[in-house]
Amino acid sequence: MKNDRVKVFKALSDPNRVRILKMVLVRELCLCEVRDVLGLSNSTVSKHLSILRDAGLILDSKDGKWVNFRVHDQADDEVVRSAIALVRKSFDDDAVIREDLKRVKRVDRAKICGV
Amino acid sequence: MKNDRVKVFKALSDPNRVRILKMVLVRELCLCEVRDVLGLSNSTVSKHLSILRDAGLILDSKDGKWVNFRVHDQADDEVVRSAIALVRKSFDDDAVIREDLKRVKRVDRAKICGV
DNA sequence: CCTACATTTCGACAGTTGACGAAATGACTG
DNA sequence: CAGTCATTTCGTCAACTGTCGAAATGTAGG
Repeated sequence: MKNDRVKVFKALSDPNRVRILKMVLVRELCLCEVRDVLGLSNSTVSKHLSILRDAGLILDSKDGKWVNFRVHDQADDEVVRSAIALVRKSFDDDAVIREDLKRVKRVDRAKICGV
Repeated sequence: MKNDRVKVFKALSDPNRVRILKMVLVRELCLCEVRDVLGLSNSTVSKHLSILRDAGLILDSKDGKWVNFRVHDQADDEVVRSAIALVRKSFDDDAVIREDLKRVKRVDRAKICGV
């Protein structure tokens, strides 16, 4: 069995990446906003985002100097769609996730980027 | 977010463990039978089984000198149940998985154990 | 084209993982 | 209780992972 077949599980096997996926399930976010909520370095967040993108779980699109990341809602892959559905309905009982989602609602890229 | 919350994804992030889960979805198996199909060492298979057990995906029960491993169908945890459902309906298009499942049907512990 | 700023890539480093064989454990059987 | 055989645990090793800061890339606006 190819390693690629479990890419989605690999992507979700890090707590910070599940946090990111939960966040982009609320709304589109740029790297800065994710970095602000997670409290990790730029490069680390960028890496996590690229792993999630590679697994097919999120999409990105450029908007000027920003890159917006959003959940890949219409994925072809059955495993990807089921995994997103699974994450969507789970983890809301987690204190860290709840705090993240609260902060996502308040966070404003104009204020927190460039810090 | 606690690392434990992603234990299920970690467990499924290795192809050999997905193979094992697919196999025990067919029927209860002992370590020998799994080892025979996967072609890995005893200790490696034992480790994989314990990771799957730790994640709540499989159960084991002693039967004489054998330990039987089976899927944990009535798990309390929502993530575990969804993940099992996901794996159950996926990966059947994979050549390695198909070969594994064929071998599981034929394998006989009386013949292959103690080799 | 120079500057500012968002993002990605690079190089380094500690910690984790998957693999093995060997030794230990546990359970039936003579 | 000694031997056999299924399984687990232990020690080791190479490969992979998550993290960082620094350097590189890309884009908008003066």
